Amino acid sequence: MASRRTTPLEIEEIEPAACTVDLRLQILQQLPFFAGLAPADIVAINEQFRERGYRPGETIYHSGDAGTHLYVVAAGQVKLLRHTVTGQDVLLEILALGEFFGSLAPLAGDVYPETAQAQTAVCVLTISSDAFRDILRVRPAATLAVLDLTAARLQAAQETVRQLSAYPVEQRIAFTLVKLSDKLGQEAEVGYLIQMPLSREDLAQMTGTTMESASRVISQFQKEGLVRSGRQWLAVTDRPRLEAIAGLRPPN
Amino acid sequence: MASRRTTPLEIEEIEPAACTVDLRLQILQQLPFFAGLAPADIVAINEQFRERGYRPGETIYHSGDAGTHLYVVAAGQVKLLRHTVTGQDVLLEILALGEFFGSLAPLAGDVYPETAQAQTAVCVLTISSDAFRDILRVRPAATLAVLDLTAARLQAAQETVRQLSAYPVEQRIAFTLVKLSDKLGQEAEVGYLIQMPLSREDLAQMTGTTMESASRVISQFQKEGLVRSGRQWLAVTDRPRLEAIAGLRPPN
DNA sequence: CGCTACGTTGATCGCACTCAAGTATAGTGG
DNA sequence: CCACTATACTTGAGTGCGATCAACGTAGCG
Repeated sequence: MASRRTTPLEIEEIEPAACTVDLRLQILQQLPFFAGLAPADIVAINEQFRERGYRPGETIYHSGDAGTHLYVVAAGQVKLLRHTVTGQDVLLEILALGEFFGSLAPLAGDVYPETAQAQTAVCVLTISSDAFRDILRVRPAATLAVLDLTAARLQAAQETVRQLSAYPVEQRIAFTLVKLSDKLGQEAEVGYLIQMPLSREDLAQMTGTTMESASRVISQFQKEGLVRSGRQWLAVTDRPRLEAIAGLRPPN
Repeated sequence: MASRRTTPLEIEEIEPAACTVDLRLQILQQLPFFAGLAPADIVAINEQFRERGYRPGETIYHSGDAGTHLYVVAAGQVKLLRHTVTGQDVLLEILALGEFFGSLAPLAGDVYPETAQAQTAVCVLTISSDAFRDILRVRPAATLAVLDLTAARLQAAQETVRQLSAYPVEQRIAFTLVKLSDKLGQEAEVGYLIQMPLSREDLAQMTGTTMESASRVISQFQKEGLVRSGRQWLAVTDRPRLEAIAGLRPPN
């Protein structure tokens, strides 16, 4: 009676074609920081990038590796993690199409402070940090755009600091779910589905708690009809109330 | 037998002369992002800045105010705070000479997400965000320098996220003390003194804990000879062991 | 169809928060 | 110069949120 697959996620197959040269051009010119550049300019920049594919769970670079390259997500999702001495991981960000990560800094001897790992099948475009800086040096508008994106991420990180400092687990998870559904959500039969494999462990690492606590909170949310969830997936079904718990709107 | 004042801090008087035009020029040309500019350029930029003084505890801008200006610390220290619905404040950063804060973004309708407050007597240089962006737009090297500073602050914020997610209060306080002594420490009779009024409350707000817990940890550290401390001041006396507790070196 | 990884739920424990009372410091005014 | 007061700090007792430890379900793949 039940179908073989119950996951509502659309699982993308790894298509080697996803990183063709043609598609690279299209992606690059749609990047927030290269928008508005002349087509010839884009072509020249494109030649400096190389593409690479990763399978789900594969490590793109590891915390402590020499930080020599900058990456742009061309397909799939990438997660950035910091490790702790106790083996616990902290999930800092999940990056989707068009977002960059890696090293901007040219300082020799610098290392990546975080690990980048493919959350799904992933295709990235990569360039050496030096080459990227050379591109920016003669394109002030692009540099300003990168600055704006970095400043926005700083704000987001500081918001996370506030939440970890002051709010209980339930509220932090509600907040994270709202933000994830903004970024990756799409209408589906089960509700507003977060289009990404998302485990209780992932959620725990994003909110500074344990898998067990995350599971209890999600179970509670589900009982109250705020979300629907299964193995590695979650859909928001009552966003207003979730926002209220997250502190994003008055409880009403 | 005891002297009238026991505070080892050098308390700076508010000198209105601290923000004279001459000194402004000197400060501006030493800024990381204006370093290397021609003197005439600096003079032109200087004219776009206005100076302002604040008394200790005074608010420079409040979270939620329209974010129209960028600020540079010319004297004293400024703290950036986020508030919570429960009245608890979270201290994100303490800024010293030459560091910037406020709004880089030009987006109309944007507001400051944090409050900026004078920790000591403070002098700041201020410029409209638009004017600052105009300066950057024609000086790519300066824009890159601002980007590097912002990226470094993002890394620091993400490190704080990791600590709040995974480490106990004692370790977070030890880490914060090490970083503060790096930034503001100077040799003194009592040890390596953090040259800034620093209350237990400040420390608690920096590390996501309560005043009482911070007090207990500092008392413990003092008993073990790691620090010396009094009302609103603290000096590091055993940095290696403090670093070990902070997780910055093997326990040995 | 069985194996593996993910998820759930229960019981217990402990770190840090809360509430509370008391002490010490450093300005202030007499 | 010293009592007075405000504010910072300390310390104790009790509590609770969330971590830990443990056992058991269950989905999905090979």
